[in-house]
Amino acid sequence: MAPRSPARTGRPRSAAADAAILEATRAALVDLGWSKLTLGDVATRAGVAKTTLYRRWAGKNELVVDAVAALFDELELPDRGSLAADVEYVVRQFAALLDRPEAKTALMAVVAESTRDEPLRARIRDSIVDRQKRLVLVGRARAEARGELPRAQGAQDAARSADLIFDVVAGAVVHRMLVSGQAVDSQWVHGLVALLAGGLPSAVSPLPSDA
Amino acid sequence: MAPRSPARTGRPRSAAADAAILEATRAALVDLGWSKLTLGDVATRAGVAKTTLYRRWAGKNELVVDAVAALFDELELPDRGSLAADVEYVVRQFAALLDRPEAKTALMAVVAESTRDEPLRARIRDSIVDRQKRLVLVGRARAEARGELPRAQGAQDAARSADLIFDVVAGAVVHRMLVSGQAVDSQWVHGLVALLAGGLPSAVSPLPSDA
DNA sequence: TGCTTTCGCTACGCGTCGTAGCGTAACTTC
DNA sequence: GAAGTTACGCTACGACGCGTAGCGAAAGCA
Repeated sequence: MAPRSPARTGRPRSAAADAAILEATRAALVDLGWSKLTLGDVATRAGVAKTTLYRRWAGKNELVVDAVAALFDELELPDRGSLAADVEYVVRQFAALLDRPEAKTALMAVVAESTRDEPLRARIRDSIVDRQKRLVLVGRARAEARGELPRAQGAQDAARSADLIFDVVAGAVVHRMLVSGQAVDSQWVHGLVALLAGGLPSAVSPLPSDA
Repeated sequence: MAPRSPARTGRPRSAAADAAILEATRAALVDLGWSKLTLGDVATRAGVAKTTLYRRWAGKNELVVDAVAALFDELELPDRGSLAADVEYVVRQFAALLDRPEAKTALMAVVAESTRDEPLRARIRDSIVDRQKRLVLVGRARAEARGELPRAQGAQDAARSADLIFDVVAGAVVHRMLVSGQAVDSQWVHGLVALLAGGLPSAVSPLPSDA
């Protein structure tokens, strides 16, 4: 690969500045939220000149995507023993991430912007969405190995069903927290797991396990 | 009630101006998108003074919510004969709504803003979210009457499961279209309906009805 | 005929944007 | 070590949208 073929001489860009800018962006998101965040303020917080910031990012959208994408590095899916437990784990993990004020205010905003900016959409997909979708693939492979789910017939069907599951699970969590504005508590998570396991009838009448 | 007790004399506000402003807002959303929309431009398009606009709406957020909320007036749920058909109908209807450029760019943006603005969240809930949720209640009541779903035991459980279903269905559609950026086509809708009917196993291995 | 409120218009201070220009710092190559 | 190249900090700038104030005129009530 040739990721850095142009410009191999001269003073290199400061990696410390990159880290400081992204950290300052997250801090500014917490303090000000998306709409009141200004690049001048971020530059001041990071201790760099505003021009330095503009040399590396085209604008607010790209900067915030990169700043928030780092939060998704910690996503993982250890084997919890069953499909239901795996689903519950990943849902709680995603909910905890969305509970952070910097993620809450930024994610929806950049997605909204991406509806009119195809390169931005691609950036979000590469650095955020695909990283989440990987967890679905891992969980589904495990469930197949356990015999909890039938093996997909063909790579195309496998990809389609994975996309569907991803949109349903991630979409439900996002909608619950940001649109309905309610907490992802145990009761809700168990209801969602029941729905995924057995469909609507299972969700409407949950097992009478808890009083 | 006393909705208009203050100010009952003097020149009344022009209802035509209200309609023109909201229509101009939707047109501006189509042309410019959320981020580049300016109130001055909306005022010019509507043929009113900028000050008139500010006398009626506190800012961009509130104006856009009202402008987009009107799109949700046409939502309805005729009896399609079965739970699956009702779900498919409402999903397609919501997807068609989200396909409009003015809705696409505005809905996510105002939801993002609402994470740091509680009154705005309440306005969104009253004028948009609750209007969607009503369809879920209608569809569930019909399914119960048909015997497709067990009757909810207690009003609290009924409300909880309705909220869950709403977040799953609406969240899935929104996530599919705006985050994954893919179309809500027949294949996807049928997969979602299968998942809601029978859970993940049904979604992974769809009925071999189509070649 | 007054009284009250809204309307269109103009003008303003404020803050952010994104860029240009400069001198300096850091690193590579010869 | 010297020359060349690129990044950096700093300052300054025009452009633009924001949200408000003040005015005279218009439209409806008493």
